[in-house]
Amino acid sequence: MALTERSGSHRIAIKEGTVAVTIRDVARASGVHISTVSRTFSAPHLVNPETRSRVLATAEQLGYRPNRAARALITGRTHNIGLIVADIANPFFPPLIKAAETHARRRDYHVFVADTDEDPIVELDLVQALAKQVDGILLCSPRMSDDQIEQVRREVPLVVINRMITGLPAVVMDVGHGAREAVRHLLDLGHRHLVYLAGPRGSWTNREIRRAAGATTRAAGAELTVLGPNQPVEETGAAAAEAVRRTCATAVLAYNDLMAIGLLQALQDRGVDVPGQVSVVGIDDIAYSGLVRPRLTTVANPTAAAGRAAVDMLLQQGDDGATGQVTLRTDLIIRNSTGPGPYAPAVALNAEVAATVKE
Amino acid sequence: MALTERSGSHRIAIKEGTVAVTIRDVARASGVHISTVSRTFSAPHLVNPETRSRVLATAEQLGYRPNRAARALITGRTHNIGLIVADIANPFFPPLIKAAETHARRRDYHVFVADTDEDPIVELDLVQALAKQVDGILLCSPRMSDDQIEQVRREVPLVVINRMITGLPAVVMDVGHGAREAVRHLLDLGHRHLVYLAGPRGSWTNREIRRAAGATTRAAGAELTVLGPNQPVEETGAAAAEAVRRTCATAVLAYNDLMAIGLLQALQDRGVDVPGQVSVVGIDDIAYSGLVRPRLTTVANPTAAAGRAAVDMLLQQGDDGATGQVTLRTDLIIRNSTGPGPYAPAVALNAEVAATVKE
DNA sequence: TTGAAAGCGCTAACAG
DNA sequence: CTGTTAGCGCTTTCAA
Repeated sequence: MALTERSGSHRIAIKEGTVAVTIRDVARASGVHISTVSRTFSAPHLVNPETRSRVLATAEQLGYRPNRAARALITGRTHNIGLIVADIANPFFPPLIKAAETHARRRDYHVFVADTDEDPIVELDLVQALAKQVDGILLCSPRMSDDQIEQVRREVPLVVINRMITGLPAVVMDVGHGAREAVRHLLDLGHRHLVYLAGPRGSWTNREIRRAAGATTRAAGAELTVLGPNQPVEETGAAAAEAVRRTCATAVLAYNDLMAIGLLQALQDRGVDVPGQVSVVGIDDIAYSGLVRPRLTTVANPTAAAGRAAVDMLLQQGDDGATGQVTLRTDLIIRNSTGPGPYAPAVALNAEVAATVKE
Repeated sequence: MALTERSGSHRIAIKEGTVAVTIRDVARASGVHISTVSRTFSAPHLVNPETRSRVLATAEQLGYRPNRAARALITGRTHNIGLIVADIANPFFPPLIKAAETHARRRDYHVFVADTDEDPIVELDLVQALAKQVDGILLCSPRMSDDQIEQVRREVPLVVINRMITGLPAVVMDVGHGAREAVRHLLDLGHRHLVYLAGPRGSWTNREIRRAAGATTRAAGAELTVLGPNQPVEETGAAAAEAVRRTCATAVLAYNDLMAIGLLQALQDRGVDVPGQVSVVGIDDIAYSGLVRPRLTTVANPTAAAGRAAVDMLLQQGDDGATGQVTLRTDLIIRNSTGPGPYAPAVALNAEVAATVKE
């Protein structure tokens, strides 16, 4: 580590060819005490306007930026947050990550992003490793047990996304509503026997969808066959094509778009017309969904809004102790993978459906 | 901020109900001086094995974790890195982010991820804001000018991905090679008039592809029409369908998969058979590419490997001053969006091509 | 092998 | 409004 003599004090070239300019340099250059410089940045109203602008000018000129880590050491606020997701590459997450990061930055927070690879042990470890470096953590679709989450929340403020745990601040999407809408759409089209292509076992979302779909079908006197549980990936959707055909159902609601797309294409590959013979509905409205043919009818989950809401909740937690639970609306987006079923009420409805199709 | 009396010293409950256990607590509990605790974690070989295990035990029991920010203040190493991308939601980036994060964590580094939304001003600001908090920054497909990059590299170690700047450590993918392979594949199939559907103006990658495609077609005495520049999104690909048809070309190489997919489906929507009448090749091999029908023939870019390589380069930069430039191999993946052209050498080749098709 | 002391860059009382 | 002082949690000389 190279030492550089300068202005009578020694300073460390922290990284190859990189010199850090500190509050002391600014103080010296502008002829004030370091605390005045400090105030200029963290409590400007306590500083004489003239002094302030002079300090600001020299700071600007020297390229000074307050060291957040040093500041954090004394204030206890790092102005960082952690965002932990199961799989960054899963198309469901990037929009959420993007929205959360942008929103956080607008509020002057930086975001650590980490990927657990669906492993609860990694997840726990990550939360603890990040705890000291952040003001709070956003836990997306956690795989940890409720107990573990309860435990770590004592080490660091938490907001959970996509899971309900009593007493814990959470942001969830109203997938129950979405599932009901989807099922109703299929029933309206004249389908009387549906399949729910289920998601992974421990998923809160999966339970919600299943319950809503079950209740709605039952209320209409129609039939619902549940196929699963399944890993929520394209392959299992494709692999389910055979089983779906065997049920003789004419419409399928899938746990997520990835599975719906897998199914969609496996059906087409074996000569089944979608939506002519079988209608398919997904959930999430990931970017892929509008790209496949036929375009996928799906339930749009407001992932970006969820990211922003979670950031807001986390940052407010400090102010008051309020720990609400937010439920965001979901919406059915009708595209081209759903069509009339065997009991379709003929013309009138078809026209209406055609009119609401979103291109 | 609540104050809690404990063990004769006052400690701050930094966050609602959260107490931080410090090196001092461990020292007191295990009856040694704080510097011994410090050594136990940062220079274990300097500590008596017995003392060490005693300290470790109490630390474990108290749930002590060293505060990285405090450590950074004195060592100058934060053990954090920054990862700046143009758009997290662009399907090209998530695999890279995931790989970089995982790789960095394995080496005990945490990763700040930030999204510039394609804005060079935001990008510059972000680099400077992050500079003090990280040991280095990974700049993916930067939109800043070379001069700006040269300037900020003096504030923080940098590794650039997807751009070559002399004297700056960089990781790039050999898209020239990929483009050559793709064009040769099309020529072999009997196409004599190709289109290059170009990317954005300032892109280094775009220039490389264009040059390689141009040279290869010329050498074969075939024709290449360049359409562009274009924004690298699905919509512009779709919008180009008309122009592509007007050229009477029978094969298209697109700047990226998003554009290729847009084109593919716009062609099909207007009754043009792919690959029957027009062959389409993309670049990147994003996850979507295997999902569309026909599956997209494309050039696979090793984004995950690029992320890992960049992390390695960044972390090595500290050790020696080595600032290499790494070029990663790209590979042509033949799927179903390419087929025989008007000058196809009939049977023999078709059989061979059929055999190499990747399902 | 351990302790004492200084100090990283900064903020936060408290005087003046 | 500004300077003085103490100290956040930790590492790192220097002595013992």
